[in-house]
Amino acid sequence: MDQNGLQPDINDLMKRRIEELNELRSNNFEPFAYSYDVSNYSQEIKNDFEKYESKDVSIAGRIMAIRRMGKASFAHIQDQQGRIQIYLRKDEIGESYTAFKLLDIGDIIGVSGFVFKTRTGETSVHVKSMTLLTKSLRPIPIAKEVIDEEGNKVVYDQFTDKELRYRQRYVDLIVNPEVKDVFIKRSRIVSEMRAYLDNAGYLEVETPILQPLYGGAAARPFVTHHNTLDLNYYLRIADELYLKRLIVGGFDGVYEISKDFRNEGMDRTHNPEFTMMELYVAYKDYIWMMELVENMVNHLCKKVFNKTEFEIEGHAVKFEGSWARVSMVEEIRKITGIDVLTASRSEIYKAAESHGADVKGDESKGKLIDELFEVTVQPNLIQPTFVIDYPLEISPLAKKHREKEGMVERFEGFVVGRELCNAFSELNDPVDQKERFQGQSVMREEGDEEAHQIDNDFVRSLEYGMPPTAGLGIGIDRLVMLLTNQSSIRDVILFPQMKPEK
RNA sequence: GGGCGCGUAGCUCAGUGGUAGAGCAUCUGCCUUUUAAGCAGAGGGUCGGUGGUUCGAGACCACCCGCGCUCACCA
Repeated sequence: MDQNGLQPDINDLMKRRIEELNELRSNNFEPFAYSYDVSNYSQEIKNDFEKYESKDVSIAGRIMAIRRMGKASFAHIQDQQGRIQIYLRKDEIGESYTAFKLLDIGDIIGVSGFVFKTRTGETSVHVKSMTLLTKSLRPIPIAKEVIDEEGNKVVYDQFTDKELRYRQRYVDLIVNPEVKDVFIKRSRIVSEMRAYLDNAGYLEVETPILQPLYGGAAARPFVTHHNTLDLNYYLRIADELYLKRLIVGGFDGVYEISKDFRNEGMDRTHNPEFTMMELYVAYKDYIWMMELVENMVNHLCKKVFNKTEFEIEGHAVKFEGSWARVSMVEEIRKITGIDVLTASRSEIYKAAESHGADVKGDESKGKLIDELFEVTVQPNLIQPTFVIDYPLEISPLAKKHREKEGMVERFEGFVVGRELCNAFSELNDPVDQKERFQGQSVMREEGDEEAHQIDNDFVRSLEYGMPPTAGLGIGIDRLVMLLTNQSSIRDVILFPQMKPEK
């Protein structure tokens, strides 16, 4: 803070605004008002001009453009819904016009007046009274918008600096309206998902974020510390093991929409904290779960977007009806000619390497199959597709396949080559689960930091008996990326993780 | 961590070794239906930092810092 009580990066533009603020105060215009009665939003007036024409309205918002013409002025103010033009005349609003001269782009005002159209046909509010609500001391990046002859919106000098946009998302939201749209969509996707699951009778629950053991996924955790207990805790990497305990406890359907935390790299598709929906339903298997995914995603598309066909990375993608269901083993065989069930580990390694997978050679056979799949099959999965049945080694929480040796009953959903969800028939045999954990334990000792920890309490819960259960995980951020056609996870997270400033 | 790129006014950007620039924003004056309003004028810079090459560096070189994209790891 400097002597003016502001952040130290004050400049001449801000000094000028402080002078204006003082001048407003000395003329009895309070620059930080307490409330304002709003009767309408900008878009409802513009969308329904006939209804509002000549009627009085009160609107409030941020000044985004000013055109002063001596004793009259036009301005655009932006509220939650968009922008609308206002018209002010000195002979009608008197002293307020003097105050208006001291206002800047970025200030927040409330106006009341009647609705009219200008000569050039723009719906506007003819102001009869104006109230300053908040004086803005820091200039916002000015972008000018204009509608060209073909009706397209053209933006000049758009605020584009990605770092500043993410760090100061509040500014991004003010000046880039399409950003706001994405987050409104995100919010609606989550609430419609919740509505769908609630309507199906599943119970939304909350499980611990701070966990003494972490589990449910292969990932490295964040570590934190409890002072009184003097113990390290982990931030959860998944909800799975706690939610399945609840199935043991007698809830037949539970879900949680939660933040998970993984201590790994950050890039276009990874943020250290991210939002996951996990669902577990008793007495069901993974085949049943595929239908749920189809129906739920279809529901979201219709409710939030009012359509089921999306343009994603240049592909027309349809979220309708049954998705294709393909066998992982079969798809790999089609492309590489290799039957991973009968092939040796070294054959799969060679194939993975020759198809461009970055394998070191110390991977398990299951991991190599997964690698081979990722480089050969996954990129071709454009339309929504379920890939079915995975190697047992890479799925320590999934139930052994009822027919296929060495495989588990698991599927992942893919769209335009990206993974959308992961699900399985849950492993409920406590002896098998214990053995799988022990296998993971060996991998940990061999240096695999992402191998699962043994969770004896979870095994104990299975010993009491967990009904057959289908489980599902959907990465909410990635789902939103898909449906809003955003290529970076940072564009669907309001405050993406950034290095600290300076 | 590797590769590529970027860093110049509040914002968006020019500036390829010779006086630091433009548009918008800001300020002054004029302007009562304008709309990237207009007209006339003005102010605003540690050219990311440090060192080097050079008579002379915003530019060239080295190193550092910050950021973006991308590859690897991962969901």
